[in-house]
Amino acid sequence: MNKINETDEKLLCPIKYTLGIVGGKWKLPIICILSSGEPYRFNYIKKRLPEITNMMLTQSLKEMEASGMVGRKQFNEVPPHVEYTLTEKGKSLLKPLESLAEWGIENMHQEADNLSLCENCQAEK
Amino acid sequence: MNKINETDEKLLCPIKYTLGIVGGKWKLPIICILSSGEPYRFNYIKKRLPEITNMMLTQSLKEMEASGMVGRKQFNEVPPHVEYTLTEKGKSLLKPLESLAEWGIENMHQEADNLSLCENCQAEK
DNA sequence: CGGCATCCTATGAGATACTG
DNA sequence: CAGTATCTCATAGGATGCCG
Repeated sequence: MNKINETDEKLLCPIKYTLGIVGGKWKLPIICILSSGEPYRFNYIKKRLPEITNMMLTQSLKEMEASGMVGRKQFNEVPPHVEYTLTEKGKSLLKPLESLAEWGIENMHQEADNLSLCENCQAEK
Repeated sequence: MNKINETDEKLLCPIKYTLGIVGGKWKLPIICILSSGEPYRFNYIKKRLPEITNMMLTQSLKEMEASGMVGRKQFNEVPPHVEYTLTEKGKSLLKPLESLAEWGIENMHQEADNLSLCENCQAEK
């Protein structure tokens, strides 16, 4: 009944889907680590994210596996050995994420206090 | 000390900045409404988002005004009349958002149950 | 009409300890 | 090594009512 709604719903809805996939505190950090394309083990990822708990890492990886973003390969050895990689679907999100990052880089350095968000990285305009 | 961190931090950090700007439950919906380029009044936006409360709308608009995404124009009449628009900075985020939306459209219809996310829109591949 | 103050609640996330 | 099971807690978000 409200024609004017259609355009923005068609924009919003897929965005919500996408952010649902990578939402939460840890999924983007994990994707960024896996973005190299290499398969990494559970404890390696954990070392790269010193603040994450086993529980949050497990949960994030599991949800991303369920949504097809991350592949899990289990080696039946003792001790256990599991590797995680980005799937093709996961890799395909990197481009859109990069365009978000580009926008961020162009805008975040305009106000000085945003630099504080960025202790670890030296992203430059 | 950990060279391998640099690349993903440089990707992650601006993304976090960007999502900080449009994060939360209502900012993206508001941006999508304002994406038409037209200035809209408080109560018009509210009608387009039937579930939002005055408080959340006020707060979201205020934060987006503070971050330079939204412009506020107040007409000193009785009764009060206020118009909100996307600033240039706000408009410049639309392209990156569209690339996120594109990815969403390409992926959300592959699994049938994601359709339920999308009651209002008929986004098609 | 547009906005604010107060109070309240639900959910996401952390701490801790244990296991195949 | 790679998880899981509880418990607790903080914060984003919601309900309600008042105001210039």
